[in-house]
Amino acid sequence: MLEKTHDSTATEPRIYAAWEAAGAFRAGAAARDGAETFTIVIPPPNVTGSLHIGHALNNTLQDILIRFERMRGRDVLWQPGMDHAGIATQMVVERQMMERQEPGRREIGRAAFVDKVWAWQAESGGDILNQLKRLGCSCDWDRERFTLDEGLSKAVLKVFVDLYRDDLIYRDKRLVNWDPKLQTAVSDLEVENVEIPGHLWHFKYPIEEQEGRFIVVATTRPETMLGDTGVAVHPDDERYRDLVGKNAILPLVGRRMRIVADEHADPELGSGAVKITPAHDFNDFEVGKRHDLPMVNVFDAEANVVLKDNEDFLAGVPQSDDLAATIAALDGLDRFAARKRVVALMEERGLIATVEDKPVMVPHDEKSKTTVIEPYLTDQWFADAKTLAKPAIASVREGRTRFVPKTWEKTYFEWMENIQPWCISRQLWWGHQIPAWYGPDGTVFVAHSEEEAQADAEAHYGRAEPLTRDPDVLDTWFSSALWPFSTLGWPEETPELARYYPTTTLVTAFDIIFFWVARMMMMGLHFTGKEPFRDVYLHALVRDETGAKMSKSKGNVIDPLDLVDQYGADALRFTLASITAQGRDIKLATSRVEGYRNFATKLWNAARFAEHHDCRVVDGFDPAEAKETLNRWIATETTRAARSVTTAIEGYRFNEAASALYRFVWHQFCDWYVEFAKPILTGDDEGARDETRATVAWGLRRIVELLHPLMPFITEDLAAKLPGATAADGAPLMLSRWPELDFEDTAAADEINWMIDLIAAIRSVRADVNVPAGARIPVTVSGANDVTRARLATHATLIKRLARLESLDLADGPTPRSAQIVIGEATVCMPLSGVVDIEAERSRLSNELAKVGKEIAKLDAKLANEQFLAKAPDEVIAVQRARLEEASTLRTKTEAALARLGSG
RNA sequence: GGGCGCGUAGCUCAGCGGGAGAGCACUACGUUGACAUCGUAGGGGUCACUGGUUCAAUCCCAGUCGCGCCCACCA
Repeated sequence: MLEKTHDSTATEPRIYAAWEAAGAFRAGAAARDGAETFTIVIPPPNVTGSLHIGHALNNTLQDILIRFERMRGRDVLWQPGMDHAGIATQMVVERQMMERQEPGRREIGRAAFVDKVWAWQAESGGDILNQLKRLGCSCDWDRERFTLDEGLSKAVLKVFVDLYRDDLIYRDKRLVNWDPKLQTAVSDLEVENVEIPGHLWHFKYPIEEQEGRFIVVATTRPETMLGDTGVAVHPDDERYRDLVGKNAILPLVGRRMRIVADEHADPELGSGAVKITPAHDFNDFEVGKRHDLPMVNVFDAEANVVLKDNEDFLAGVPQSDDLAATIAALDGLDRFAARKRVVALMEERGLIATVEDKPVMVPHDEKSKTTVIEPYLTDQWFADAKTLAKPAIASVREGRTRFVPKTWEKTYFEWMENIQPWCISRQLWWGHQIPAWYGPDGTVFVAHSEEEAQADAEAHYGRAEPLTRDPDVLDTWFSSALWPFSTLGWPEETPELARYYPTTTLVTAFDIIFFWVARMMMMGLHFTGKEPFRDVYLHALVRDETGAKMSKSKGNVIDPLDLVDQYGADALRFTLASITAQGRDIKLATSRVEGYRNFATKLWNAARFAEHHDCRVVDGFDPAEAKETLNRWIATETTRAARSVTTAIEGYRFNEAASALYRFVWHQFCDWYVEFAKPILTGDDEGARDETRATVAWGLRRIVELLHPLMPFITEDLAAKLPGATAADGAPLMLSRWPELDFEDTAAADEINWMIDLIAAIRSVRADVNVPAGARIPVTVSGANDVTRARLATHATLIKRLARLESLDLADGPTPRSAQIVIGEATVCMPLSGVVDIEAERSRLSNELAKVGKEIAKLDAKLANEQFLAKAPDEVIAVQRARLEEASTLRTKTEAALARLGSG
């Protein structure tokens, strides 16, 4: 017995547990012999993460593909796992330690801290995987991996050492984006530029040996002047031609700085002269290298000014009172305090030409949002992304990996073709520690282990020397880049790697193309020689109803788990699938989730209907052998729906799959088929009744199969509860076969679809002319041809029932004083006496006439156009002609009907 | 500055060369023992604007306006 209502809260966990117990998630479950593989690696969520709506979308789409292909008999693997998320996790644990007023990480030391993080993870990490289960995700959980687990660490180690030995990883002193709070390098990609109000100060720098002459430079960051080592002007700039090669004197400091000619200086901007601070500005770094200017770093790791014992700063600067005063005033100040002081000092000396208010773009850490990132000169490890990118570009260019939608390929190329060296080291403790050891003289030994490094050192030095390991860890994305093959066991040549790699499809949001997709392409190709995936399906980002980014501070976050609680995972999943076609932002309205919850209810009730009427699944029943037109029709429509759903999912058009299912289940199966079936199921034609029972059950079974990838829970539940043979074998629906249907009876389809049009037309006119809903009215049909007469004869009972008719009789001609509906060649008449509002009918017919008149005028004009006749395809012309003919008939008959009504 | 996306019914969005669609919201009416989480019917749109291509443009092209995103730059 089906319960009165579907209780998703109680049902979903029960069903999920049953799937797990049945081993239904395991790789290869339900695979046909010799089946092709279908592999997806999950975008590993952060251990610190909790399920947000973006995860819900991302994983729902993956699960739809996985369930679909599993049912199609492919050898399916959905590889799950998590990312150790270096910075995020370290921050979470540090914050917790602070809240508990425990000693900080530097106090307890690296080993103890890393232990603490592992402990935190064991206790609080990884909730998100359980949340994915609530969504219904059918990952092979037995294969769960973690970017920091033993196997993956081994992969990371090998990749680092191999790339180093191939000169694709190197150590270099370069400017990087530095987070002075976390004291680590951060990725270019993690820097978010925020526009805030600021100032542009124009400073006057004196020219050496030219009393009273200045060169004016401008800056938004005055404190960096302490590190100035040159001034640049454009080579073609007449104003400064004589100064090129001369020196300027850095105020406050006294450093002599060369004035160089460099294209970087834009004569149009400001004075046309630029101060050059190679150690604190990315452009200046390049200019400095071109002209061999000294690099003077004036900050420590926390971005406090360091002048006093700063050899670079003091090098070549003559001792002076001025310098001493500057050091006294600025040394040790943080960068923002130093900014104010520098401005004040310059002002005192009358060296500020002008100050303008100006909005400036300030780089912020994308994660903490608050910390201002500082370009900072440090030693870091870099990967030669330019070299690695080349084959990755070619793979997409030549179609071996395909982006869906294709438009994202452009973004990918754009970035890959201008790729910068990838800074892969981070000054953190949580992550893969870099396998590099330094000898006493600083020689680097990169090796798979300390023992190996020792041996290399001994070979190098001729004796054993103490080594110290590089304290840095790798960028989290370094290990993520290996995910498609490291999770399958690489570098071991495991059977899984051989079978499931390369993977089939990657499903991810477009904002992660640079971080992840591009890097997986690079690493996958370099280490396996194969593209890590055939397709990359990129979906949009989810926004709230008004299109705003969801954020905790705005309070507009929609928690997917709340939606699951309220409407069920099925409803949420169906909603997410149905909105995937939207552009780059998806706006989620909860009213839609509610609508699809109602859809689930609708399906549930259809099943209850079937149960009430004893519609049992009959083994071996084939609707192709059905006798009833009605049953042949619904079987045909089922075939058509199955085809639409199949091609839609194959083409990643999830919304089309959803709408095809919605339309079919609600507006064909429930609205019409069930209504048509009612009289048969309660009638006394036993043959028809049995056939219809079987067809109803057959149809429902196909529906739960087709709907399963989108709504796995309710369909699984119903599959078990639908009475009949199939339910008895105990196999879960999720491991059953996807419907491959080919039965189509066009004549049956046309016949029933004609009847639907007829009933809809009668209902519509009834309402228009104000026939009370409950009134049963007599109706006559005149002018019917043989086909129509036959159809009327066959379906009279149904038509009468669904159109609320008292009688349906053939007549020689239209009944006078009646409402008249033109259906093709026939006219349907409803008597006016008593039931029909004659004025309403008159205006209805007049409106109809006006409408059809317009239509005819349009078609006439079109068909009179010789160009159209000459150039349009015959097919199109034929359609227009048929349409004109139809419209003309309608006009004639409507005119006649209006005439028959007489004048008011 | 470069690139991308979006402007279609009150709202959220499909469609994308040959008759303007869905869901929600709205209006009216509820009769049918699967379903009021429902049923039936209905109103509502110069498909942002301007040009062009075409026999034909919501759809293709160019431009304009508006909204949003990404990248770069801003000394």
